[in-house]
Amino acid sequence: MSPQETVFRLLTLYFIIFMEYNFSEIERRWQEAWAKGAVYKVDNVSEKPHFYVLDMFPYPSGAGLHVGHPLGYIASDIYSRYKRLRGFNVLHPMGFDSYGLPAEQYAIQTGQHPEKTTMENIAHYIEQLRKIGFCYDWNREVRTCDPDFYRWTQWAFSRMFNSYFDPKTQKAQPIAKLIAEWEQNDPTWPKLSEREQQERLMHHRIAYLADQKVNWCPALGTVLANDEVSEGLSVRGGHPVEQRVMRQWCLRVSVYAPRLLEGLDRIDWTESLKETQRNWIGRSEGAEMQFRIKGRDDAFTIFTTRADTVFGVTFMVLAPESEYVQQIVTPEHKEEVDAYLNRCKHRTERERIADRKVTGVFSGSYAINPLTQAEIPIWISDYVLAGYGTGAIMAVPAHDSRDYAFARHFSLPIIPLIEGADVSEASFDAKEGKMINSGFLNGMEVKDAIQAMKEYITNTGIGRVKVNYRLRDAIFSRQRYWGEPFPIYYKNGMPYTLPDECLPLLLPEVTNFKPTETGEPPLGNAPMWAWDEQNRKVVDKKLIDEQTIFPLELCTMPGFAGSSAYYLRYMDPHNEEALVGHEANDYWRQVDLYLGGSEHATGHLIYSRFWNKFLYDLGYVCEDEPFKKLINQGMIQGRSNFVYRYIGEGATGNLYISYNLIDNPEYKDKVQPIHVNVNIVHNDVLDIDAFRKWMPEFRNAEFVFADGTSYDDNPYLAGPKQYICGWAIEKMSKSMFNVVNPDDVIAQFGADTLRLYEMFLGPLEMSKPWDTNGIDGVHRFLKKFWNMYETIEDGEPTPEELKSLHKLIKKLTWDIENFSFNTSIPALMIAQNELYTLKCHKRAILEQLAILIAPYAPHIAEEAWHRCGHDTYVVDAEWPECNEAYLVESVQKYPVQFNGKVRFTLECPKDTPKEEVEKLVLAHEDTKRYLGDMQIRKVIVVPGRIVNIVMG
RNA sequence: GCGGCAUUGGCGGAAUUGGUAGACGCGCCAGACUUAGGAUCUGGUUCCGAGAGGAGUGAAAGUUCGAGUCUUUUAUGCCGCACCA
Repeated sequence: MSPQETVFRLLTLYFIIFMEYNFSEIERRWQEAWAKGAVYKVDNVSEKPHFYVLDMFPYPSGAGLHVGHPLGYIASDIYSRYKRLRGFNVLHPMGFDSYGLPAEQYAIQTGQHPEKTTMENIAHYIEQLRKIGFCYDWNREVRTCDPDFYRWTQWAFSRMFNSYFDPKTQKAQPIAKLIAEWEQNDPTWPKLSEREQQERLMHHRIAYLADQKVNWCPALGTVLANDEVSEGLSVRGGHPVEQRVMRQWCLRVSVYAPRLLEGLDRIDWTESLKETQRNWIGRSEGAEMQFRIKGRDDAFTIFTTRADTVFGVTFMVLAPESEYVQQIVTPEHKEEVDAYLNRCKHRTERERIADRKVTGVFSGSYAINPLTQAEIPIWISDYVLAGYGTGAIMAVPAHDSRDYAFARHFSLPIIPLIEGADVSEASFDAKEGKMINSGFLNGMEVKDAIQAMKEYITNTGIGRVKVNYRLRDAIFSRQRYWGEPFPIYYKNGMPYTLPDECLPLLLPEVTNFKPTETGEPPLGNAPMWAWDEQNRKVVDKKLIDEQTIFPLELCTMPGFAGSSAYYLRYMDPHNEEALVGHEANDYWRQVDLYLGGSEHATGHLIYSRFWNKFLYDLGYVCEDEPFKKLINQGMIQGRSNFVYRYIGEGATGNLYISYNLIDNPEYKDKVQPIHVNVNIVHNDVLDIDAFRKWMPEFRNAEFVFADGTSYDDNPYLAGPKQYICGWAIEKMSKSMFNVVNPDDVIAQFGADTLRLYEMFLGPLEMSKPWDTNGIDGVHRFLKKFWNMYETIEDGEPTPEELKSLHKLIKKLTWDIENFSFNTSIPALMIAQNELYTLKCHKRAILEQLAILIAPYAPHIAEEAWHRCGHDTYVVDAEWPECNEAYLVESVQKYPVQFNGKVRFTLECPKDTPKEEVEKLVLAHEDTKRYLGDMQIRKVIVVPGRIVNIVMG
């Protein structure tokens, strides 16, 4: 190479580097500029219409973000940026759900304070999020473990403690109102002692203490909520969970069941999510009835949805936990019953679910069927649940499969009540047919019979119509350290709230995060943990005298406490007077769009609706539903890669066979798949060098390559030597080596590519595997997009250029409004291709294009916008309007079908009348050919669409 | 068992109101440039068939001039709930 040539080459190289799409430089530069210019800061005062876009805030785990987390964040970011371009004042905040078990368990294992690890994890998360280029207003960040935040969690709890639910108005009210009412109208009230009064109030408070059968997890040393337990194991950690009765704080969520159900009709959530909540709330309409006990004065109450079947009741069943059991058991049966109860008590929920054998025991007592006056035996069995209905049922074996199984097992009578129902093999559970054996109901349809019976029992006073809900109160105590302390102290064993002005009650320092030796929760280890009522401050617990200094609550609040109202705090995060100021709340009102995973359907999303309705009742917030529209993003699964170790004859354990060869006879069933780190595999081709360096055991790995050879000394001379990996879709997890970190993707391709690619993968709501195989295509698109801005020319755009642009405007506008982000990326690619073909470098087109891509790829858009000569930020531009005039075609193409099969395309001028189109088609030279010797029956012309010739 | 969602090329997916199924991207094939290619560019790529043509959206039936789209039945997968009276 001559010196001249060398210089020329270097210059060319320099030019290429200079002009090349240098994403890391562009992204770093604009991220800094946005931060410096406070570009994403949002004001609560604005002339603009408001819009609130919220992501479910993450728990900052030690593992950092993986590529699945940002999926929803990117979608909401696109929407936020679009709304801002559309002239809205957009609230788009982010924060951290930073109390929780993992940090505490890590603390127990390592002695590191959970606060320290939590803060480090948050810092890592922020750094990762920052690199993706989200338009969050970080000024509004909240952290649930921050005293300035949990002050309001404690405040809300105090409000719940000091409120009751008024059944008449179906609203929460200050408990002072109830006390005032009793003072006026209830002569027994003033006679009660302070303690008795407190006990009575406890039955009405929204936040109350009660002995509860709880899910106790010995391994975690804490109580878990129902949704934190799955199949008898803790969701976090998989430890066994058992039933135990403990005194716990509870939230009276169940009283809100009707409103939680009704509210679903007024919010724009997916049907599946609403259905899940309806299911969870579990409304059933039925009747409550009294069954007298033979030989006694009292009766017990049952709940049934099949009032029509009373004539077929042949026995009664009580739940083992029912309070009636001890009252009705006869001396002869006591021993047997006690043995059964004992067995039930020791069976964990898990065993009960796993074992479906019919079990039960006869109590010795009989009840009287209120309609037939027949004597029916009362049994006890654990297939009846204490927590649902009244814990007692009337059994109708002919028409309920569980009752049927029970009756069969214990040889109890079965009376069919519906004409033609065959109950010799199974019960007839369907609610249809004509009634028989049912006295005055005979001949009626089931539906009418239910109605008639309801009227009958109401009129005769043996029962009443009743709606029942499955939803139970939430247990709100956790025997943990890393959570919000309750603003509660105990005077004579009764709880009292700390004055609001004394909040936050700070989480005390402890040196040991485990339960105390006496089995108290970890806060029992805190020396400074007593309340001085007179001086209104936390003092050493040695000073407790039960006169002025009292013990503080030792439990902390559960994970869902901090996440139940965080969306309100973002509206007004620095307000020191209120959770959210009225002015800020009146402006933002509610979350307009909430994005998150469907796994929160029955936990967080029920609790925060409850919490919000409670605050609404007391007038603290102006909307009774927190989240107007909600979209679930799908999960991102992992895509694992495998290498295949040869284990056949003469195996050294060091030879790996390319995936395409493993079914060959010589290797079939002689290879063992081994997970390989997906980060050293590109398009399913293994990076040999990286593999050998990955782990010591692969250092001397040898290969049979895709072409069947093993020679790899110099791949350049021998042609491409590729080792192809196999693959499988699995959960994204460290052990499968398929975790992809967004930082790595950003380092290799840039944040804009990551954002585009995550959207390009498929519809937002669907789960899909993270498959890096397609990412090159998206990155190539951005490179080509970048090249269009190499030179920028002035001049009038041509009609073709305008058509491309406006087609894109129309498409993207529709896509974003309909959350169809995956289809936007192809639209952008098509526009880029068209404009490239047209060699378009016109400013008028390119600057609009920069705005259009801005929500999706904000960094490249910002750079492009500035290249077009602007010195404002692209987020402050205006979203372009589609001008339909540019999209009008001068010719109309008609696909012409013969009996529904497309044969040719007819071109005719736009707006050719229907009759004219028909004439043109019939005159077309090909028509005769396709018609053959058949007759035309009918010609259908859909203007602007299609022509179909029906022949026969 | 109940409820919800899904099923389209080798792969991810598109088809927005019932109107040319397979857009766009990956991969693959061929070519150009190149010392080289995990770079770039051009063309091709649903299947069967040399071709004309035929088949085709998990399966079966139906409505319709016309169905991936609507209806019914059914299979498979995913998610949620579950002795809920």
